[in-house]
Amino acid sequence: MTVTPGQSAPKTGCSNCVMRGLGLCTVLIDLGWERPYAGEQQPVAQNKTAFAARRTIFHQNQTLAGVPVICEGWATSLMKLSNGRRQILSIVMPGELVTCRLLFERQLHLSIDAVTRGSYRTFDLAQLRAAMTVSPDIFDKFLLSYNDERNRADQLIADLGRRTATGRIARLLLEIWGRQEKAGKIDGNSIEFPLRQTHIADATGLTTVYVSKVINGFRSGSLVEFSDRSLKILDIEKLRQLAA
Amino acid sequence: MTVTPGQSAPKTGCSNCVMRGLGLCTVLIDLGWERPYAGEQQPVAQNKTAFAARRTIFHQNQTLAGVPVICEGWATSLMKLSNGRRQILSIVMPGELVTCRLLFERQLHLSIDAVTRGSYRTFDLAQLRAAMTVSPDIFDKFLLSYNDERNRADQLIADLGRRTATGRIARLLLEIWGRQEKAGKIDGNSIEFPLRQTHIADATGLTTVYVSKVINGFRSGSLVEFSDRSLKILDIEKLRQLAA
DNA sequence: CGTAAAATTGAGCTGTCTCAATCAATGTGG
DNA sequence: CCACATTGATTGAGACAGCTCAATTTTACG
Repeated sequence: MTVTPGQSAPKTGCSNCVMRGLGLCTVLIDLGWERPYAGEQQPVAQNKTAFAARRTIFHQNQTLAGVPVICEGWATSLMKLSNGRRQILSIVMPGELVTCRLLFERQLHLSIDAVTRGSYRTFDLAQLRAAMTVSPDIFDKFLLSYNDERNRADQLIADLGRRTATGRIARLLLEIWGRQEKAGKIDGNSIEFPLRQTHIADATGLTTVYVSKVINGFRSGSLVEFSDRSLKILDIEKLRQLAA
Repeated sequence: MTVTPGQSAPKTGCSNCVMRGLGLCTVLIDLGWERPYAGEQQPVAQNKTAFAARRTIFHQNQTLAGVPVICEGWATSLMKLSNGRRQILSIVMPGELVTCRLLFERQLHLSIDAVTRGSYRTFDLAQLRAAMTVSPDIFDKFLLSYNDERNRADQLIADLGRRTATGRIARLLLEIWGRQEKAGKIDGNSIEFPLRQTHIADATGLTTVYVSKVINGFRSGSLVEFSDRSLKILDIEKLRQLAA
């Protein structure tokens, strides 16, 4: 049996999707794969766990009972090295799995740190896997997400290994821009951007001091503008050139 | 139906494993998951395609008909950037899938370059996926491999972002050492090591010139010894310290 | 409104790169 | 099986991207 969420049953939301019996409708909604029925209530925040800004939500090497999805707020997945340094592996935006790896493994090999305040919900691994077994489409969606994640990781490797500070930062901004765009979250020519320079530094393998200098370069070149936790890209072409 | 290759049918090799009908026995053998039956012939080299050293085997953005497994020889998966630089994402050793991503996606987003001469065999994606559907164990093995790959990618990100040249190189040597160890391929205290300094440079995001200097440092500190495409680790403890 | 977190700025330093030349090894064709 | 051609390794001198340290200012938030 094949179900295409948001296609075969667009009118009724998840109410008659195959996942219903599994209690997984909310997964799809939280993951942004299924819009709630127009007349329906937004899924209640029950089960949701709130987290404060800048807290570590899950610790490196922790074994998790389920698969967490960030519902609101931004987070990062990062590695904390023995030398005390930290490297951000990915930015986790609302509606995303913390790592797709957790679909196939219970142990977290990295740390999840909150950027902003927010909330997450944890889904049962067995149920998710059952869902994948039942519906090839669900399965494919998860695998696509996994491949996506992997793609970004590979990009990041190339960036860190072979690109200059300017290029790395430009690419980070563009990556986030692109993801927001894909999610239809562009407002005029600006997006929500709650990352602080510390995060940019940890994501690009640079120092906060140097990040500040590069970004001020961008600003004085009228490429970007930051204000109130949002980012406006003024000259996306030039930024793309720097990111090339 | 559950089959555990190499456990439930260890005596007969793959001859009565569930994959037989699918013609996939050789996959398991080539992947090192199944030993051929003692009395059996080694799987014939038919279907194998040879490649020369230093050649690009598959090109970035190529769409592949199947999933290639390296049978003999070493290769690298790498990204070639627009600025002409190259970054190695992973070292592919004999018996490994070129990338697990290809299990779920036909397009190659990176380039596969040979290190040594060798050969590969390509498996049909549909068949592999059928195999995964039939046997949860096969499925799990592939997913474990995928997670493994992912793990190394994450490590690499942390290395490139937050570790010094010495640390990166030490870790690369130890990673390869560890993988050979796992495969039971340690001979005395040395392993096969066909990588040239160019590869080490491209894998660690450094310059060949600097790699040479660091490695000579290791040599004069009596940590390692290179000879005839093999690596001997003389002081693994000290090397681990450098890699910390 | 006060305190903690974040950003900025400047001066000086260093790990790694570039360039360039030389030497060693490896492979190839005759 | 040798000689040449290619690829890889080494070495040194100089340059610079990005770092450290440290002080100051600005912003965020309970």
